Amino acid sequence: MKHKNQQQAKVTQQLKYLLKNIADFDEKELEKICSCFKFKSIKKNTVLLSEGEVCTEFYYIQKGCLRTYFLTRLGNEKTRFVTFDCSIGTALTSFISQKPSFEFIDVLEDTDLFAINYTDFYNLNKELIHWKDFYQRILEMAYSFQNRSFENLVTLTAKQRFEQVMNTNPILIQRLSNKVLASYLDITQETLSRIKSK
Amino acid sequence: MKHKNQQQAKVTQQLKYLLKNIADFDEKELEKICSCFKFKSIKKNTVLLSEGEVCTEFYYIQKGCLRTYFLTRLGNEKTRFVTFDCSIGTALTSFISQKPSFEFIDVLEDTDLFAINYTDFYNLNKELIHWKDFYQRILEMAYSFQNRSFENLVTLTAKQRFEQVMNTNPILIQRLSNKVLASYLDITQETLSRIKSK
DNA sequence: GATGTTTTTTGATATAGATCAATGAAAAAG
DNA sequence: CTTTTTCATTGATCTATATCAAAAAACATC
Repeated sequence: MKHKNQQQAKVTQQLKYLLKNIADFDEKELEKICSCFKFKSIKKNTVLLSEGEVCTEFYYIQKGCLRTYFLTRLGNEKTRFVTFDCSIGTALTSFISQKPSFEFIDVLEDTDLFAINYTDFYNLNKELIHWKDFYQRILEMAYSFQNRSFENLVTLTAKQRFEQVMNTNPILIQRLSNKVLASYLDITQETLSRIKSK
Repeated sequence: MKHKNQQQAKVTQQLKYLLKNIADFDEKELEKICSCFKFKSIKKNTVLLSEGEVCTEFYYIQKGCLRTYFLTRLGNEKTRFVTFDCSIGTALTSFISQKPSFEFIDVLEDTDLFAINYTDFYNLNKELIHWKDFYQRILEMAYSFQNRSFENLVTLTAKQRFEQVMNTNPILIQRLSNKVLASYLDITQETLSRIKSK
């Protein structure tokens, strides 16, 4: 147990570091915020959120990998967002609205993460002005990222999208299965396989 | 001139109404905010923002129509967002980052609008907690809208996307040219014409 | 209100990437 | 370790939508 506590303390330091990088928190605020985050260790292939459920948690991933995706009518997965070590994520649309999600969240590698629930998140938003700044920054980044993804999807060919990820975010190619990478690039596995083999 | 002032006063009322609907402003705050918005009357087909320019304004459209779009490598327009009467808009990615925009903004009908510049917007964000709430709400809505658009694009056929707009936002079909509507649906004019004729 | 410009319609053809199918490789389960 | 399931590769074919082209309609301009 002592070992585990030490480990969590270290992770809390990393979380504080991330928070401080995004907004101007003081130590007291950081303590308060960290006390809202609960540690969870989750096995590979666990589904954290299914379609139709309300997303009530916001995650800081200490180590591992988490993705959001949705299904088409034909049952094809479309991966929207992948988060690795020392980063944050959730199914934002459902988290914002507290309505049933059309997106899934699953865990692609054994993952250690910290979760804050919606109520605590919302209370921090009422109580701490710096949390408002933090959340504002998160929303701005999420919007801009999505805007860029959309542009890439409609302006680039499958091959160009692959090369774009290769150049800007090669970790996706290294750590994701072809199946997941293909769904992130909005192409089939077969097409990805053909692109890679050239 | 008196006539014009009366008109502007009326529009200010509408702007206040919109603001109050989004965040919990008091009358004093509304006055302060409205004093930052400058009235502009803009002729159809004016380009408000070109690719490469930094977007420094955020708009409330009183009457008329404004859209954001970008160009593909081949010079095809891709419309991302259309705003009509009594609503707000800007090229959000560039406005957020204050970096050169890849999106254009143009005016599709003779338009009366109110503009607030980035500096004033940012100062309000520092000074008024309710403005933070307002901006947070805007970002949440913009993210969720974009998320939904993306889902529609990758899960629906051209025809289904047309029908979806027909059912949820028919004003787009009524007020936009086929050319613009096609670029909003991410199809060619020819394809839209064929869809409509069935 | 005639003339040039831009949009819309319709048809013929092309193509990127999907789907289907079959085989081999890897990972998970027992 | 062996079996089963899932994933990756390769080839053949298909399809939704783009592109090209040319006429008709609508709009803007002199």
